[in-house]
Amino acid sequence: MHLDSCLVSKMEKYVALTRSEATFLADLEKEHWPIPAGKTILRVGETLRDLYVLKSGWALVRSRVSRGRSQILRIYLPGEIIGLVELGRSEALHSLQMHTKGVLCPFPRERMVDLYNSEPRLSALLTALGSLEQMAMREQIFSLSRRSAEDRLVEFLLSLQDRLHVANLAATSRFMVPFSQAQIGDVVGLTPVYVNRLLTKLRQEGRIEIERPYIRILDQDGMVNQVGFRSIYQRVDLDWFPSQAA
Amino acid sequence: MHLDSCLVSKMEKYVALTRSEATFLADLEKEHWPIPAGKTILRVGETLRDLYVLKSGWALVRSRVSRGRSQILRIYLPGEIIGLVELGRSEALHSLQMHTKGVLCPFPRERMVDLYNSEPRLSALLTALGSLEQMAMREQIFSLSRRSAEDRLVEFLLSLQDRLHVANLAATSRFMVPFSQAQIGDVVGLTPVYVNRLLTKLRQEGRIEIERPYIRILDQDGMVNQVGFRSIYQRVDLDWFPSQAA
DNA sequence: CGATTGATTGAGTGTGCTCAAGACAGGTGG
DNA sequence: CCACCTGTCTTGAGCACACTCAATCAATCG
Repeated sequence: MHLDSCLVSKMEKYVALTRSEATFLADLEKEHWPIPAGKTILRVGETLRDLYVLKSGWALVRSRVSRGRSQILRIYLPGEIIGLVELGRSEALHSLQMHTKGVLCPFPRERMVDLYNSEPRLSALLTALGSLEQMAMREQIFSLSRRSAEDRLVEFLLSLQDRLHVANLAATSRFMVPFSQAQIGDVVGLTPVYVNRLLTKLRQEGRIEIERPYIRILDQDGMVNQVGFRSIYQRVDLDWFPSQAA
Repeated sequence: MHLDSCLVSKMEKYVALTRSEATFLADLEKEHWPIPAGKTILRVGETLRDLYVLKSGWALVRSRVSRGRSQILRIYLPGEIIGLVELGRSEALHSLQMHTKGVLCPFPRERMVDLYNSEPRLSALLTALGSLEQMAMREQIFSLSRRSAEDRLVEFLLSLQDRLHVANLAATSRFMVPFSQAQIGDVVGLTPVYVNRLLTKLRQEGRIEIERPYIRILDQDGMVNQVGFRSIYQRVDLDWFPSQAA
């Protein structure tokens, strides 16, 4: 199966798709919509009419501002579906914007109806992937409330590296972190000043190497050990759902 | 439709169920399994073979301990399905325990296959409810990283009240909070001592009333305003999924 | 009854924040 | 080519919110 669909290739990493399933997914990427960096897709209170496949570029979900800063709640990478979380409510609680320039492939909510009606196994796969996200969010909640600032920063680097790895976007220990230090602070819940102090400290200790916008992790084992990092997105267990003949 | 099923009555609050859907859900509660308070259902690393309908009592998801305390990641109330988040992975990342005594109704994972195969609209409803949970978790992430301790505590009280309201478990402004102050700290990410100081402060300011295990909110408007609280679980928008004839 | 668990209060501390100033790079217009 | 932006990184000094440690009190239970 070799369709030009980042969604299909992402899903195929998790399970073998039937012909029908693959064409259904590939079909979602029919329409292409190039977006400039920084463009806001959805504001708080608005309705997200369509869903999107993020074909290229990075997208961000942000909270409203509080004490002068907003929180980055979710980083979307190429191959992911945007808008699933907004399915349950018509007014958005959080805003959505492109972080880099990229391409969105919009498809109407009604396609989800078709999905549930005709592709039960794909529906279950989406649910299972959603459950992985919830696990990741639980880890983030744990991290924010129980970890030191340094541990939070280390975990951010490790989990971003891990996600880029799964998405085939990181070669080895070096990967792209297209964020200013202030934005990193918006992810891990720290001030720009303190992010800088911690990054400087990690660099001086020889644990990371910074060549913007790239970061290389030099002390992988030590860092994994320090925060007890566990990869979440590496694979999904869908063994409880019997695979169907094509 | 009046079956003795807390799951059905919960779902009926969101959408009108067909006969087939209601019986499917009610069927999940066939088996009853009474559990004592404090009993651990699932340990980190173990596999959750069955899913459960929580028929009565409260259940908790906890993280591993860090710096002497663990984080409460999720509070399950009667009528909710336990184990959906664990569907995507065989080894649990977080532990699960009964907080009060209660009754679990176990059903095997394979019933989820039947659900997806024969009840597409119910599957979509579960997905939509899962999306509400993700919204709530995003709010919690925002809360933990950007709010003051007092605001976090206030938001915890408001959101618990709101959830109990939706579940018909809170009459008015007074509702049950069956947690020690240390456990409240485990939810909002504070130490027991500081939870005590804040609760005392709120009480002295005449904004809440404490009669363990109940709390009454006296300054509802002020508190809602203080943290910008927005109810998440009041309703679900499933208008994009056409209702089927029974 | 002690024993245990939870609430309460005091005193002192530290992690991460605030405020502020300066360095540096890239981009723009004159 | 320079002057002048603006955004980002960097570093210093001081501060405060929430934590730690500790002791006392109240309530429940075996």
